[in-house]
Amino acid sequence: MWVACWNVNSVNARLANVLAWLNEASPDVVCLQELKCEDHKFPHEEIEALGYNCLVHGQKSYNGVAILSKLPIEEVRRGLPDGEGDEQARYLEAVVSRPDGSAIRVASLYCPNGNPVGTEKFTYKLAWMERLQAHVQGLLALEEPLVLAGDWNIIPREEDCWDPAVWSGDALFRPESRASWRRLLNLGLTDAFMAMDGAGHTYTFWDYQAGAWPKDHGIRIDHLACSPQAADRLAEVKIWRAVRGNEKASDHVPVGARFS
DNA sequence: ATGACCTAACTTTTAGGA
Repeated sequence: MWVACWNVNSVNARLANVLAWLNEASPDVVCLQELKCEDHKFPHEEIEALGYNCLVHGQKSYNGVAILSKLPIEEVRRGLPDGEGDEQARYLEAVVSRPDGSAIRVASLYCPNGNPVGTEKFTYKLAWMERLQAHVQGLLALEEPLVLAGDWNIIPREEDCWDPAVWSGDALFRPESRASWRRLLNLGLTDAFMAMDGAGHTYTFWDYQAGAWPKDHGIRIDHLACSPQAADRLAEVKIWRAVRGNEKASDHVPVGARFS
């Protein structure tokens, strides 16, 4: 089964692209980020018509995450458990059940950007990663297949961007951000791309500006983090790079992992 | 050449993205 994630940069502005990719790739489970709409404005009918159950955690204008699944969805969690007072829709978790009776827990997450560094935005990013870390510790104790998929807004390595010098002061590449990603992995999670490929200069995002796409000036910030029980079943990873060249493309492309 | 974009919103400019 395929589990994928994609920051669509407005699900309604991107609807034609989303439907086309779902038809082409036909993933079993998809975690979407940056819906940029409230729940009632999510294009439920169009996506359900392709055979997906839609679980939506949106908000007006910004953020918003969803889980699309061809499999039955249960055990839903909206937001991080300590999210009292946090209005930003950045986390959605559910368990999907496979026909063979096995289950996989999936989280769709949209880590804060954090720019500019030195402001409360960067503080919020690091605090959000700490909150996620605390929650994931509890999830790992369940010892079940778990995939945390989404836009992490973190460039893990120098070779995950086209020019480290350009990104050195950016919230996506700051040592504090990269350390928070490493701390999370050190709990026992596996970056699916690193386990199955790991090649440098393999990107998932290209800015709309400055001809970043034609020049291949990208960054790798969309990741699937797998628990040991999920990592043991990793069979393949894929980045749908060509999607970036389509009309009205999102600045991110879909990333997915196949599990046996 | 150090340029160049896109989206939502009570829009005619701003905030946010990365």
